[in-house]
Amino acid sequence: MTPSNAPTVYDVARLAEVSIATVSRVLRTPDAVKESTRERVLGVVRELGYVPSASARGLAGRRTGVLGLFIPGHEALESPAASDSQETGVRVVDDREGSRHRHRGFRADYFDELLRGAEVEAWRTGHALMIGAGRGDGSIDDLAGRVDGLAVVASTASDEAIERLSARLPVVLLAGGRHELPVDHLAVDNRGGMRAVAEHALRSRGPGAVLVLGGPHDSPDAEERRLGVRDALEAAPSTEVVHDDGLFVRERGRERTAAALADGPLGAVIAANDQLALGALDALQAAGVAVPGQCVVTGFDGVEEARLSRPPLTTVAQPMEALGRTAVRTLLDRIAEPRRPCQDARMPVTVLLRESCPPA
Amino acid sequence: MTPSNAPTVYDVARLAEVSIATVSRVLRTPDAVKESTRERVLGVVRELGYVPSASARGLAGRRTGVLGLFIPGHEALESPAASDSQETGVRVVDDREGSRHRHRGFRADYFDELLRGAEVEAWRTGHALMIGAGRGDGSIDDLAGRVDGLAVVASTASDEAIERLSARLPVVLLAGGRHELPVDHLAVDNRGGMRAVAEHALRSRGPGAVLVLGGPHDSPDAEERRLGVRDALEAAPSTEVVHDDGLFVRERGRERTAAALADGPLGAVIAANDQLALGALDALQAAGVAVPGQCVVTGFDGVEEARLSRPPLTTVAQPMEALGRTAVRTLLDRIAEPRRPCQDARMPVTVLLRESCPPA
DNA sequence: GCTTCGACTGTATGCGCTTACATCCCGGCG
DNA sequence: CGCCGGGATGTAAGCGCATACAGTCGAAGC
Repeated sequence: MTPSNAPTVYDVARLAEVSIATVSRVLRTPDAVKESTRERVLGVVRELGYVPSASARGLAGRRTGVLGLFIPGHEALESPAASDSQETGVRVVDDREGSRHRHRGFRADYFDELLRGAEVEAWRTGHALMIGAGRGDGSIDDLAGRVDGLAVVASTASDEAIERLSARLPVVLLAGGRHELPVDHLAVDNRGGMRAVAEHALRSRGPGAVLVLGGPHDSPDAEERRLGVRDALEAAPSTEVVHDDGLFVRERGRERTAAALADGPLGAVIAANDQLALGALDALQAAGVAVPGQCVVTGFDGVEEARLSRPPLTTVAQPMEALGRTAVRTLLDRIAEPRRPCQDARMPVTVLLRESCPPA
Repeated sequence: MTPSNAPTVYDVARLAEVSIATVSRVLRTPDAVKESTRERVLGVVRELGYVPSASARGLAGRRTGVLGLFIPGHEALESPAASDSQETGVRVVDDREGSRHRHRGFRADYFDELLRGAEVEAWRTGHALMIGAGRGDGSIDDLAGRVDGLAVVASTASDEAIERLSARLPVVLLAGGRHELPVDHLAVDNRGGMRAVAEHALRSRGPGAVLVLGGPHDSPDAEERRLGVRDALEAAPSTEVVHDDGLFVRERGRERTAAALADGPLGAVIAANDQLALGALDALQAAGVAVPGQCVVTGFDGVEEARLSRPPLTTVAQPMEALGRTAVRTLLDRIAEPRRPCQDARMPVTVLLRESCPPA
C-alpha cells in the first residue's frame, strides 16, 4: 500500500501507551473510551498521520464499506495511442464546423447522472462507491470481490455472472433484465411514460398516419414502451398506424420515416427512444414537413441532444439520478435484511413537453 | 462482505484436494502449477463461483490494486429531499423555456473526461479506480486508506492533508497547487496556450483597446495565464490595454466589459477562462458591438457552453482525458520507483478557433 | 469490610489471502 | 547405488484490524 512505512495501529498504540484494541475503539466506538485516553490516542493519530487500512478493516469486519456500480464500458475508447502523443507545444485547430468530435455520447449523457445519484446516496450512508465499466465478466468479478453490494446496469453482464454473484453478495439490476433472476430489480415506468407521451401526441397530431418507431425486439425496455403505445392507441381506435421495430439508432428513424412519408402524409411520429425520434426529425425536415405544424414527434430517454435539436424534442426523461440513489438504498436495505423477498421497483418518469409536440 | 457464505480459498482447496497455497498460485502465478492440477482447481473455482476477497488480498499483498481520483464535490447536490418523492405515476411538464435546469455544470463537463482518461489507463494496467468527491479532509483520508496511489485535483484538499498523505502513499497533484509540496505535479500549459490564443486575438482585433480579464490573484492557473498574455503583448508594444483581475465568474466578465465599453471602444477581450469570456459576450451583445466584426473575444478551458454560445467562443481546450491518463501513469511510475525525484509535467493544450475570434 | 457491578482497558483470536521456506518426488549423474 | 537438483506442492507465518472475552479498579450496596 505504501513505500513500506505507513503507521499502523501498533505504532499508534505504542506511542499512546495503550493496547491496539483501545486504538481501534477510539476510531470505531469513541464513546466506549474514557475521554482523556481518547484525546491522547487521537493526538498520536494526528501526529503520525495515521490512516486505517481499508483492507485490514474489510477483512476483520467482513465488510468493505464500498458499494459497486457496474455500467457499460466505453467501446470506442479502446483506441489508446490516440491522444498519447506527449509532444509539448500548443496545437491550434479550426473548430468552427464542430470539427472536434466530442465523443461524449451515451455514457456521459446518461450514466453521469446515475453515477452522481448513487454517489451522493452512498456518501450519505457512509459508503464509498466504486465504478466498474463493463468489459467482460472478468471485470465484474473483480469488482464483486471488492464491494459489499453491486448495482448492475442490465445487459452489461451475463445472466450467468449475475446469478453467480448474487449468491455471494446483494445485487440490484437496473433498468430491465430477466426478472427470473433472484435479485432486486429497479426500472423506470416505461409503459406509463410511453402511454402518457403517446396520448399527448395522438391528441396533438396533424392529418395523416401515425408512425410508431418501436425499437428492437430483444430489448425489454422497448417491449414495455410498445405496450404503452398500445395503451394509448386503444383510446383512439380509428387511427391509421404504421409500425416499425428496429435498432435504436438515428439512421433507422430517418430511413423509416422517409419511407413512411413516401406512402402518404404523417401526422405524428412516436419513437421509442430519442435517437429514433431525432432521425424522424431529420427526415421530416428533409421532406419539408413542418414540425409541429403538420406532424408532431416524440422520443424517449431525455438525452441532451433532444434538448438541443431543432425543434427541441418532446420526450420522456428518465430519473437517472433518482435511479442511482434508489439503487444504493435498495442495496443497503438488502444488506440490512438479506432474506427479504426480491423487490421490483419502478421509478416514475417525467414527460418533457417541447416544441416538437408542444403543450395543448 | 456477504450474507456469510461466500466460498474462500479453503473451500476451493478442500474440494480440489490441494492446499490453499496451490489455489492461490493457480490464481496468481498459474505457470507455477502443473497443468492437471490447475485445471482441477479452476474447475472447482467455477463450480463454486469463487471470487477472491480484495480485502484479504490487499492485506496480504500490501497493495490494493486500486488507484484513487479525488475531485471537487458537488456542493449544489446536498439538497437530498429534492427528487426524493417516491410517488409513482407520470409527471408532465412544459420544458419549452428550458425550464428544466440541468445541473450538469462544471463537474460533468470537465471532470467527466478526466475520469474517463484515468479509468481507461487504470484498466489497461490492471487497476481499479476509485473516485472520491471532496467534502473535507475526512473523505480524502478515507480514500487514502483504500488505494495504492492518489491523484488529487488541486485545491480540493488542504496542503496539510496532501503533505500528510504523500508520506503514506504516492500522490499526484493535478492542475496547479503549491509546487513546494513534495509530490508529483501535473498541469496544462497555461502560459503557452494563453500566449497562443492571445497572439491570435491581437492579430485579429478590431480598433479600440484590448481588455484582459485576468482571473483571481490567488489562482496559480490564472497567474500563469496572465504571464501568457504578457508574452503575447510584448510582441505588440503599442497596444492600449485594460487589465482587470477578479473572480472566474460570468457576472464579472459582463460587468467589467460593460465598464470598459463605457470608456471607449474595445477591439478584443482576452479572458482567462470561459465564464469571463461568456460574460464579455453578454456585455458586447447588449452594447450592440459585433463579434467578431468589431471586437474579438477569447476564453480558456473549452467548456461545453463555450461551444454552444453565440457566437461560439474561441478558447483553449484542456486535454482532460490525457490529463487523467497521465495522472494514472505518473502514479504507477512512482509506485514502481518510489524514490524517483518529483516530476512537474505540463500537458499541451489546443486552441479552438471559433466564430468569436475566427482563423485569419 | 466484603461483595457486586459497571466503566474501562488489555489479551488473544481470526478474517482470507500471499509467500518464504520446507518437503517430497524423480530423473539423471558420478 | 547413493546423491543432487529442480519442479510441484505443502506448511506456516504473518498482513492490520475488529471484537469476544477476560481482567482491573473504584464506587456503591449490604
